[in-house]
Amino acid sequence: MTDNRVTLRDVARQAGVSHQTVSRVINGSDKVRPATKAHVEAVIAELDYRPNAMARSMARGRSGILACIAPNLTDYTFASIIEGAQSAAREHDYFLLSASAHDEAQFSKLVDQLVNTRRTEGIIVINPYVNERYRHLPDDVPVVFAGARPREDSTTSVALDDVVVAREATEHLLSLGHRTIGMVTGPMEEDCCQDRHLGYCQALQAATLPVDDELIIEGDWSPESGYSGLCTLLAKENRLTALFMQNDSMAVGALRAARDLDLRVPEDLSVISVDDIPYSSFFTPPLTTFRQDFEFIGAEATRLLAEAIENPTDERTHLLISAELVLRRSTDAPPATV
Amino acid sequence: MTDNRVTLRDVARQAGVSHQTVSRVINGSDKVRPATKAHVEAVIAELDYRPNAMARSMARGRSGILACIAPNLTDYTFASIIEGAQSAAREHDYFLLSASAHDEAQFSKLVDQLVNTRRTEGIIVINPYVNERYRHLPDDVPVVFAGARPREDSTTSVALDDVVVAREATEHLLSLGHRTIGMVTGPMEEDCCQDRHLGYCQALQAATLPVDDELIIEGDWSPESGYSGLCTLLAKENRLTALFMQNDSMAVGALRAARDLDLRVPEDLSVISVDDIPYSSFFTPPLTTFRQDFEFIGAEATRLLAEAIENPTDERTHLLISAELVLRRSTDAPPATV
DNA sequence: TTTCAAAATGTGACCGGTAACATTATAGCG
DNA sequence: CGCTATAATGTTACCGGTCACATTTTGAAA
Repeated sequence: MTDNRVTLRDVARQAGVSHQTVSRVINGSDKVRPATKAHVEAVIAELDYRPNAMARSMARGRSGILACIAPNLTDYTFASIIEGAQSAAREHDYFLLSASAHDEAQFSKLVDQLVNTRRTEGIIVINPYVNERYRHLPDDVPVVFAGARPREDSTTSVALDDVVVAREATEHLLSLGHRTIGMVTGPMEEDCCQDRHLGYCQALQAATLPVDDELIIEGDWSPESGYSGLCTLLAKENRLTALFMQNDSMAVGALRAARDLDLRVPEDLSVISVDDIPYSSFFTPPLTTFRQDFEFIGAEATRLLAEAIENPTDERTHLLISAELVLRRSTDAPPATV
Repeated sequence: MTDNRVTLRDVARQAGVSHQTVSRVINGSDKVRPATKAHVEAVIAELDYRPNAMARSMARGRSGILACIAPNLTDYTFASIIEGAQSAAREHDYFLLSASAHDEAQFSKLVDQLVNTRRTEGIIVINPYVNERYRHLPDDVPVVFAGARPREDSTTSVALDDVVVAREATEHLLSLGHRTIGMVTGPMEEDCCQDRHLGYCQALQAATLPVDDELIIEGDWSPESGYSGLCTLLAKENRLTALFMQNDSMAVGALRAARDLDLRVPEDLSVISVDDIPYSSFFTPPLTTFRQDFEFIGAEATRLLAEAIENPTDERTHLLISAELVLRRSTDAPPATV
């Protein structure tokens, strides 16, 4: 508890050199004579000296801290992105502060604190279009969107290639022989939902099938909305044999609805979705889904952020990540008679 | 991007007072004449001045940063604790750095960086007894365990009251009429598993039933271990009518095993567990379980940590949190004939 | 009024590093 | 062997706050 921390000047004194020489050594610097360097390093080891990050930040004017803001930290998809971002940050010699903001006001306050007070050097934003968050982005610090592409190319981003994934999911159902394929989307204010919508339409059109708006329901990512989504669809269209759910969570709700309605999955109804959340192989039936590599998305976001910090430019990169089909039990050919 | 940040001395100059007076004002200080204070505040607002946290940290010798270390950030139980800890930290004027360490070496390196370099003021440790982490705890900074009680009273902690919860779970099964109740534990190196084991035994003994070691299997928290746990149990004891799983994850595995073995839950076999993870009401059948308030645990951990920082003492608090039974569909009376 | 303690404000140093520049040591060369 | 270019090291100021103490106001009692 006694704060007898060794400082750079203590090392200098003990080594009989100037503090600047020690500074050079700890920064793996340019021109220090090998002998001096070795000597200083020995003293550093002897005194167990660690440079003080705060002082260094102060002097350099760089905090060495990145931040990641999500609506919450508990959602598996967010948490995985943060996990990836966080470990990548350490590899890039940063620390990552992760914080959750429930609403627009909290978000804006958080950004202000992070940027103006804590002097965070860059920010990763998950879900930037939820409750108008994007309006409160800082303009004096680099920002990267993780898991969402920006409107208008204004922000660097790393996201799933939603169009392609949705197309592939729909094609998978088509290839099994389905012709009446419903979809439950996430909140359409989020661009990824629009992209997945687009991919779904593209696949249908490529198969010269009409896009029927009656077969498309807007959900909110929750299992409950998946449940009610399927109920609504079936009330409108009883020839439905397959369902593309825009995420696993809603798919889980649809699975439950199907069971409650005495529909067997996959015999009567096929269900496919996107994410591959932890228990997706433990639902009944195990879910066929496209696995997103969230940690990779997070790690790439950090990488792009670090690049933007050390080499500011007007260029904005947009990385699209692909997803891998995980075939389980929730999809099959449509029933023979329909 | 232009770093024309306003400093405390800029404010002082503009307000025609000394820098120290501004410092007093921003610290909501003791003795500043109301008129002066108002004037300085006006200038602060006018210039949009924000104190620089790094400089403040430097001068005060306090970083204003807490850290939380978990095996990973994606596990729901860990993530929820972190969520609670993080928002509580902000309320206490700290920021929380959350970091994951997969193994002992990473953990020890992380602690060293956090404490010696970043000057983190306190650390919350989740799962301190996994791969010997507790051996690498810092001794010059307060530590709080979240979700685990310490051995030997040496560390402040906030954790579920495992003994009581396990007893109540077992009692619930007993009250439904079950007499042959199996248990799958988590890794027995973790104290909470031993405590849940104890609670289970207490309940049986209170009902004057013998504790049969054949009915107890050690798992590793994973659904797979729950699956194999149930299989092993049934191979040994076919009169089994109920199962206490030490967490939901393993319970989910057991549910799957039961289905594969053509056992109906709850008609043939009742299953109860602990946690209430996000989709526990969406498994088949919906899981009866004890809900842990993880965010509360995290928030309390932060509170205790903040207290320990501002008022160092040799006293160690140990908070025990209770869990709430969530009755769903996986438990019922045992089959009539057995 | 004068006097003096208390309240309000100002001054200079300091936290522990880094940046920029000054100085000294080393070595290559005529 | 002296001279200079360059490498190595040292000096001083500074980052933006806070701390401890000095100084100036203020106002209530004498």
